[in-house]
Amino acid sequence: MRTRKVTIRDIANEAGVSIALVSFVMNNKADGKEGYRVNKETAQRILEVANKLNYRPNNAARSLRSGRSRTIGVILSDISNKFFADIARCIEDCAYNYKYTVLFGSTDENPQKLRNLIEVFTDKGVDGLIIVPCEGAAEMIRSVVQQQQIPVVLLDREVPDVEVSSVVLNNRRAASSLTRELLDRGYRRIEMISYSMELSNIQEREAGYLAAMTEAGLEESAVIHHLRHDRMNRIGEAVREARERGVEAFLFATNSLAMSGLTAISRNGWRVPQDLAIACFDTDQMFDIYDTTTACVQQPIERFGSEALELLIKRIEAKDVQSCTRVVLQPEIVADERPSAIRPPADAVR
Amino acid sequence: MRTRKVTIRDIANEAGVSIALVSFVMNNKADGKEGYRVNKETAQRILEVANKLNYRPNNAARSLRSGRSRTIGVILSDISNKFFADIARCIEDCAYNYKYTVLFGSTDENPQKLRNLIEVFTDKGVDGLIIVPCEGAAEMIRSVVQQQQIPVVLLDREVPDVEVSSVVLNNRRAASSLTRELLDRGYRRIEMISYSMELSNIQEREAGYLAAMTEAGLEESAVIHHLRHDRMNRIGEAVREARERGVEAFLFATNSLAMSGLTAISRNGWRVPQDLAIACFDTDQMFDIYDTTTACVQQPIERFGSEALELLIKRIEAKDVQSCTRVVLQPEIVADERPSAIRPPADAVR
DNA sequence: TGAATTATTTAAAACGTTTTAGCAATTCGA
DNA sequence: TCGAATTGCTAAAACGTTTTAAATAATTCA
Repeated sequence: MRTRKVTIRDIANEAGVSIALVSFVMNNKADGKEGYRVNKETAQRILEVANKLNYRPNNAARSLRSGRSRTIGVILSDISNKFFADIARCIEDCAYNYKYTVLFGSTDENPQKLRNLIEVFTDKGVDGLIIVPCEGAAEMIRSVVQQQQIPVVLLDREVPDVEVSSVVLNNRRAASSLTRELLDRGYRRIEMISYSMELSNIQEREAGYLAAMTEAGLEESAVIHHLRHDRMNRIGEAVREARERGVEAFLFATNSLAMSGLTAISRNGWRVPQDLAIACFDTDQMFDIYDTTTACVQQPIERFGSEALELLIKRIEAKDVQSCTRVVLQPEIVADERPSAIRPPADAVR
Repeated sequence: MRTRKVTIRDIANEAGVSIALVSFVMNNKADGKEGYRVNKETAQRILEVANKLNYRPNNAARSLRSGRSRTIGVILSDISNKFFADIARCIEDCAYNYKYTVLFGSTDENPQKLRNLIEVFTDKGVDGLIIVPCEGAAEMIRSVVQQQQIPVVLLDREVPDVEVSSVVLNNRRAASSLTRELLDRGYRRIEMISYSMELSNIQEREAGYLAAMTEAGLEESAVIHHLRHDRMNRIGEAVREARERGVEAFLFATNSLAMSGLTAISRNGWRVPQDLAIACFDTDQMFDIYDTTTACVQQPIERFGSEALELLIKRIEAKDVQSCTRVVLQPEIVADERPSAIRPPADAVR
């Protein structure tokens, strides 16, 4: 026997007041700050009645009337990827503290999917969006920001020529530090394995690598392998070919490249770090177990999430249109030890 | 200059019809099946006008009036855990095809968080819930199902004495197959590393292990290590102690246990499979690279997601209260090869 | 004391849909 | 040819809030 939902009208009747008063009290607007005033005792009584009846406000009605949903949309590359999953988790937790709920979506680096997600989420009436832009996203982002006027924060990557806030790693510095770390250990023939993509983070990482190599006077031996970004990329061949040319160390532009690269290395019977050194972005429990990496960048994942969320909420709740903020997070280089021991294992039973 | 949102009233005016007609057409109810009839040409005209004005329905108004939100809630242990992230991803994709959007939440196996999430999601007006129940969830699930009358599908684990649909692995069979796989290879001293938890999946896995050992006449040498489920669990000690007693193989009850176990094994300088054999649940790219597992269970992750979602939607959209369905997925044992090669790498740039 | 303030409270109008009930006009069946 | 059925459409009532504008009650001021 499903009982009809309790509404503010029920509370108003029970407490002998008008629904407006109930609304004021429910929204903590009874303090007089916004021009509304409610008698202390009345407010108390209303709260008690609401509690007694176990009142739960109707969100649909609320957003219909107010135009705000207390929901934000988060568009990532792929929620099943560890890096993004960690960020998603962090955003989820932060949002909870601000009483916002979050919708997640994955683009698979496909601009068409991004377009869909933006549409679905704005149709759902999100108050703002956190977006990891894929290639070809610039135009859409511009349209959302300028025409639809929806607050947006970019994450992990940026797009040129759009006035929008963002939270990114100092990718250039991270890559050059990693390269220097390898150079400091005496490796000279260092090659980078990267994707052929124009994403800002990739571009910056390549630039950082080149800068460090140049600084060391090794620009002519710098090599960047640009792999296609799909599951057909021939990373195995790239690794083998480079090794046969006598490469001493690899710098992997992303974590997934490092994983596949390590697989390729292992299948060829080469050992790390005895035969080859590697440096990469993000840590993984795998690296921990076998002590394979020479150096890696530890990205401040929690800050990616919390900064982006706070930037967004500040923007949503600000009355005046404020200027954009660009948050650049500093990389932490972890070398010569078991990196992922720093991050405790997750809580889930798996 | 933000332009006011286009409503069905605008369309009605422009097309010279009533808003009701627009509504019928927009909901594809114009086919007469439900008693509504609209002239073909009129319908066409309405669609054209809607298109011209770039009409987007207002979800808040829609759910307020209809009581349905086309949103479902998915409550997992931890979205940043690979297994759940994969499932989340699959649910996201399936839901999109049904034009539903999904809210995700993580419990961290904490019943209080589960309670919060159920509250937040039902307040948001979800049409149904997919839940991975943690310990102590039974009472809450019962209340949601029976009192709030919200469609629920349980995932990965079940709870006793509640009439509710579920999608689970045949955990008992999976565990016994894994154990038999080890027995077939001649290992006798096989011990299981598990959590001290009353979750149905864990219980079943333990039962499967015991059954296989008993069947082989080895019940007296069967040992189950029950670790505390937190980051202070002393898996390193358990592994070392067992090894010193001459254990030949470990069966890990979960993937995270296998990862930590392998770390412990590696730190002690033992090699797999030369010194020790291991079998576990779920694969991981890590296992792939170093060829460490002797056997593992490949869970049909896509089916977990898709079956759960379809069950839920069927339930949501059925007018009549139908009986509960229990879907038991069959495990696939992967042995003697590189298991994760089966799953292609993800698409995200990482 | 009466006017001016200030403190409470309320009626009613949105917000944008869905859906019920029913009205005309047309077609049908005999 | 006349009632009955069918077709095409509409007016209006929800749905549960927020918020405006204004009414009423209590207090202060001079």
